[in-house]
Amino acid sequence: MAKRAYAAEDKQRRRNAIIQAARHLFAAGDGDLPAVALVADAAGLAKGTVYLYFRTREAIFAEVLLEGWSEVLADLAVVFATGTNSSHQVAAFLAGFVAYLDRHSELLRLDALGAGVLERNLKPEALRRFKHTLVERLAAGGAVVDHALGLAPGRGLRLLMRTYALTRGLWQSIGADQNQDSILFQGDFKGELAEALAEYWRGALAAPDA
Amino acid sequence: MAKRAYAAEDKQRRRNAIIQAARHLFAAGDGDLPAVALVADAAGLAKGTVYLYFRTREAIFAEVLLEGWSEVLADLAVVFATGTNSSHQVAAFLAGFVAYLDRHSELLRLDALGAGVLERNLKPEALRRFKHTLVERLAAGGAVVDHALGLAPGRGLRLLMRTYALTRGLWQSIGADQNQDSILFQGDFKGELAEALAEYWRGALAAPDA
Amino acid sequence: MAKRAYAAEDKQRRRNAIIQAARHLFAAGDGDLPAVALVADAAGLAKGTVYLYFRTREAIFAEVLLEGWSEVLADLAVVFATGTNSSHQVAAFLAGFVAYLDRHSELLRLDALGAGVLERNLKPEALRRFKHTLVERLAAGGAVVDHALGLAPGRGLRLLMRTYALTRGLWQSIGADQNQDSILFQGDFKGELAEALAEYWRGALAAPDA
Amino acid sequence: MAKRAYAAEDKQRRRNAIIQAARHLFAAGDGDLPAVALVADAAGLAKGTVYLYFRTREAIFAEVLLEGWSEVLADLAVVFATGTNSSHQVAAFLAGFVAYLDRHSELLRLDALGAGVLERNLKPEALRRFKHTLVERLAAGGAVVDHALGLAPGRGLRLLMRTYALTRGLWQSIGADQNQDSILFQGDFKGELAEALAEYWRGALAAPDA
DNA sequence: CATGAATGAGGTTTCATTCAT
DNA sequence: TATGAATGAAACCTCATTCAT
Repeated sequence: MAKRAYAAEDKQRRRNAIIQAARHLFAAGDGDLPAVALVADAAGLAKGTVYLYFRTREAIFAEVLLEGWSEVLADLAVVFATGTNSSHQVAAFLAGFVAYLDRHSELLRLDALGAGVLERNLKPEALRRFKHTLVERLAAGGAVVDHALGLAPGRGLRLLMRTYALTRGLWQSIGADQNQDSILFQGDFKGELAEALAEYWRGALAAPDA
Repeated sequence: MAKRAYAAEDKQRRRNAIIQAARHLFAAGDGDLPAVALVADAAGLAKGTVYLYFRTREAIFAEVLLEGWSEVLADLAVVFATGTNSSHQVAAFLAGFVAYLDRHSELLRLDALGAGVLERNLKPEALRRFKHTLVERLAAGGAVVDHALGLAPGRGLRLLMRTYALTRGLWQSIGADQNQDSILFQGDFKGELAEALAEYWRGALAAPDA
Repeated sequence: MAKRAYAAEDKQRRRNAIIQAARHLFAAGDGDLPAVALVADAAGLAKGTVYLYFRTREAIFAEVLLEGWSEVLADLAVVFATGTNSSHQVAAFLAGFVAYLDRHSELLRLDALGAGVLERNLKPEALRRFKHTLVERLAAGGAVVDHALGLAPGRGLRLLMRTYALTRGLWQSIGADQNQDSILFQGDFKGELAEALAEYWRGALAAPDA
Repeated sequence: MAKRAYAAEDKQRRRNAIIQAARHLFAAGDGDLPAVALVADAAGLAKGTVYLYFRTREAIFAEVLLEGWSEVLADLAVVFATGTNSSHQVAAFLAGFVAYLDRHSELLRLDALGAGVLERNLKPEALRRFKHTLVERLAAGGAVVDHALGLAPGRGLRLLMRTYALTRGLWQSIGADQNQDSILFQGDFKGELAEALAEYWRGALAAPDA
């Protein structure tokens, strides 16, 4: 029996342990959401204990996603706080973004599942909370962008949302491919993504309504 | 017992009946892939018969998707064959694209499922065939674009692929939302999509490496 | 794989095989409803196959109950058709009734479960059907009684219903006891039941409103 | 944290609070035994505390039942101590009995559960104790009846036991029915019970061996 | 070709009970 | 005594797919 987490702080730690266990299992796995029993094992807990911290299996993985995307966005502030040349900042952000995802392809794999699985198995209210939190973090990042590039308020959020959309869409179209014999891309998801994002941001910042 | 389809033509007709039944059921349904028994019923066939025409349930819906996206792409040729002003052609294409999807949201709903479900339950070879066919059709459309806009060969395909990616990503992020109380978009998926695509194409066509 | 039951007659046979398997398992068991997997095994079928014949586990056992009580009631007609002396007929019926239940205590055990379990796990509509069928058979028996004893129509049904009620209530109160060290009855459920029923019928038939 | 109950009297009070909470929750509920967590909450205690007073959940509800039936029996003494006319006394007792149950249908609902659930989940020893206590109280009532009606010792106990049996059996057969569209009783459980009990007592008291 | 009966894997979640604090 | 965190058993039913008829 695992040590009991009475203090709020201990509970938070335990909650995190579950999330990390889930993330690692998913990263190592075959693409399905790992069974709760496995997550519990990996976290050194009993199955039932996991359900003290998360209402459903999907809730665990929603948290994994949230954490992943938040991590990406955290770099934003650093990048845009540095230097003053807009196009350099954007380029640096995109480079970092692409590199992060290249290192953490499990995030995109999980995100792709999310579209179909999380959305369908999360209780509506939990789904709402998840989306709300994600938008909130995007909005925070958007504000940084707004400020750095001198955009109208809310504009940065849209840029980031569309960056996110293009990324996940591209991954599902070509990145998820195990068999990199595609006539098109030969597995170079990273390069494709970089190019597509560069094009999008160029267009967005050149826009008359930008 | 349904009449037996001996002639190749009859078989094709029956195959189509199944696809249409599946499409309608999905459009009317709650977002899950309809059970094979339902599709069979709706097509006036027995469950086993469906499996004479499709190896798996997912194969049916892959076909539905293929048909949908092909339909969108078919407009391409018409639009780009008309008029000579590039930016007008692009605008017209995008307008048509967005309008089509607005009329056929089931296509995007199914596409979103596809990301998670089809990819996981289609036999690898069937998945390959599906993607290959889709790319083929995108490539055909891309060739039209290349020619109309005087782009380097293969460039149009990329534009279309990214258009597709941005579209599906955006749908998953904001379009699928039932609860349009989002602080962001208030349910205006159509407008969002139009704006995002316009930005992307502007950037792509302005690109030095375009 | 079990032979396939195409003909309606074969299906009925298979359905019966399931019911019998369930009955025997319950009779031999510890008092819980056997798992469907066990019933299926005992019937030489796969789990899923059982669900082609019954919508829920409880539906199987409702049928077992129905069959048991119907069997008891079937004797009625024979007994009341024989002889002309009312009190002898009644005595003979009660004796047969008690003897049957003594031989088939699993029926009372299952009935006692039924009160709590079936009623709670059967889908409402199935529950209604079950009760309706049971009353129907009681009513048929009641008509026989009415005729034999010259009672007002519907009176026999009431007598039988109360006989049933007294029987199940008595079983639950004293018959179910494994530990027959009761200060009261020392395990003589049979005798207790016989006496109680005799008292009830005597009172009912002596009633001014009989 | 609830105040600690050191004195025996305080403990008894707390024990009672739990029983009352359980009774009210059951009466208000949907027919299932309320979860221990709910009972604890309603009693203003933590889950674990409840287990200081009762070994199992079922033990709580066994106590609720005991209390209910004891209450009914308590009227006995009053009724049979009053007046001298036997048949009036019996009629008065039965009228009071039926009326009490009509006011407290939760008692019969719980009793019906008891048949299946309590008997199966109470530890054998607790079950024995429960039954023993119940019989004890019935016996006390029986003695009153014996004396008032001049019956042989132990006869009153039997009458009460069978009254109890007929009552619970009848409830399970017709009283529990939500859908009072039965062809038989149209929801008049009270009337049915009164009539059945009158018949039984008439027969029992008329019996040659009474 | 068409049918539909048979198969069987698959995994979540609840909640009574225990026991460390 | 009181608390509440941790445990883990338990079994249902669906439905995609197969294959005997």
